[in-house]
Amino acid sequence: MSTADTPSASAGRKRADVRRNEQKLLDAAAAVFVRMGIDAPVREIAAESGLGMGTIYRHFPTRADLVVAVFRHQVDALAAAVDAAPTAGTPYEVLRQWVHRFADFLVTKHGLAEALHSDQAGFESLHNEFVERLMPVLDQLLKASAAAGYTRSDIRAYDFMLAVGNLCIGVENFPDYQARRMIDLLLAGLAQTAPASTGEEPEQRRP
Amino acid sequence: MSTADTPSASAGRKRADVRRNEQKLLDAAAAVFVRMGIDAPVREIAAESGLGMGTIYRHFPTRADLVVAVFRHQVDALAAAVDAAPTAGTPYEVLRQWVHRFADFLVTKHGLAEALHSDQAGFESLHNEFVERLMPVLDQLLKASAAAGYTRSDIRAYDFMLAVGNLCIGVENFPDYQARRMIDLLLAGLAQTAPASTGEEPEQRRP
DNA sequence: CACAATACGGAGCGTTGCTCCGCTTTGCAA
DNA sequence: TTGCAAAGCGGAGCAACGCTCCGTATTGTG
Repeated sequence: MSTADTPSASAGRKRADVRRNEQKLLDAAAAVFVRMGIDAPVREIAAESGLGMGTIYRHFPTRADLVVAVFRHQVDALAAAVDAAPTAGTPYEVLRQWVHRFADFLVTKHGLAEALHSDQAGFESLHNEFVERLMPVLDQLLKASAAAGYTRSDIRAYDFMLAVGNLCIGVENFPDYQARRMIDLLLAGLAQTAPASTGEEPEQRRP
Repeated sequence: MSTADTPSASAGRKRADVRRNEQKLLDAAAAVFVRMGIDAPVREIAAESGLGMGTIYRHFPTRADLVVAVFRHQVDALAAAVDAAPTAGTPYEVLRQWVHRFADFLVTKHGLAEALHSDQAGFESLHNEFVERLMPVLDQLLKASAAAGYTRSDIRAYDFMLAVGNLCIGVENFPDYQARRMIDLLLAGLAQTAPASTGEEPEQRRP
C-alpha cells in the first residue's frame, strides 16, 4: 500500500485540511485504481475518500491529473532506474531490461496503457507526463546502445516509447495476447548486429 | 463513397422499408464515421440517416455491430487480397505488403484501431470480426514466409495481428508518432535471416 | 380494402466527466 | 480566547453518452 508519494507537489504553506485532503484523495484514488482500473468513475474515488466531487476537481483539474499524481513517483522510479542500474550487461541488454520494466509498469496498472494514447479530452497531460519524464531516459539508452553498435541509430525515442506503450494495450481484455513477445520482437528489430540474447561480447568500445 | 456493401446480410424476404432503412443506416454511418470518426454518437448517425434511435438499435444491437457492418466489405477485400496478389516477391515481401495494407486500413478509419482493442462493452464483436476474418490470412502469410526461411516460425498470427493493430493506435492524436516505422521495426524483428528490405534473392526453395 | 404482423420514433433511463455556489473550516490578529 | 475574512468544501445539477421501451405508423397479404 502507501501508493501515493510524499506530501510532494507544493509542500509550501498550505492549509492543513488541504494537505490532509490531497493525501486522502491520492490514497483513495490509488486504492480505487487497483480495484476498478484507471477508468473508475470519479464519483467512486469521491466515495472512497469520503470527500466531495468539488474537492477532487479543485485539487486535480481533470481525471488525468489525478492519475498522473497517483503514479508520479513510480514514473520517477522508472526514470531513475537507468542510473541506478550497475550496467548489468551490454547497452542493448540494459535498454532491453528497462523497456521490459516500463512495459511491466504499464501492464500492471489496469488501463494505463490505453489511457496513455486515448484521445479523451484532458488525457494529453498523462501523455505529456510520460513523454517528458521517460523519453529522455529511453533516448539515452537508445543512443548508448546504438553508439556501441548494437542497435540501429535511426529510431526515435518518441516513436519507440509510444510503440512499446501501444504493444501493452489489450493485455487485460485479451488474455491470449502476449504483449511481452511482441515487445521482444520490436527489440529484435532494433538490433542490427547479433541477436545479443545473452550479451557476452563486451569488445565494443564505449564512448 | 458507396461505403456500405450490398444489401448483403440477410437478403432473404424482408419488408421493403427494412431493407431501405438498413441501407440508409449504413450509408449514414459511413458518412458520419468519415466526418467524426468511429466514436461518433449514435444520435448523430440517427440524425444523418433521418431515422430514429430505435431503428438503429433494432438493425444493429450495439454500436460495434454497426461499425462491423460498415467496414465488412473492406475487411473482406483485405482478406481476399492475399489470393489476388500475384506473388509480387518473396513470401516475406508479400507478408510485409499485406501488413502495411492492413495498417493503412486501420489508420484511415479514425479511431478504428483504438476501438479494436477497447474494453468498452460490446466491442468484442468488432475484435472478433477482425480476428475471424483476418487472422487466417495472416497466419497463412506468416507460415509461408517462415517455411521459406525468411522469418521466425515461433510467432503466432494472433499476437502479431494485435501488435500491428496496436502500433496504429494514436496516429491521429499524436501526429509526431510514426506508426509505419514501428511496424517496419516489428517486421524487421520477424526476419531471422537477411533484412530483406528488397527481396532479390529467390534462392530459397518454396513448398 | 381491411387488418394482423411488423417496424418506426423519440422520450426517457442510467451513467459518465465536470461545474457552480451557498455553506463550513481554518488560522491569524486582536 | 475569540472574531472574522479568506480559503476550501460538498453535492445537486448540467450536458452528453449508449441503450430501452412502447404507443403509433407502415406494410403486404387474404
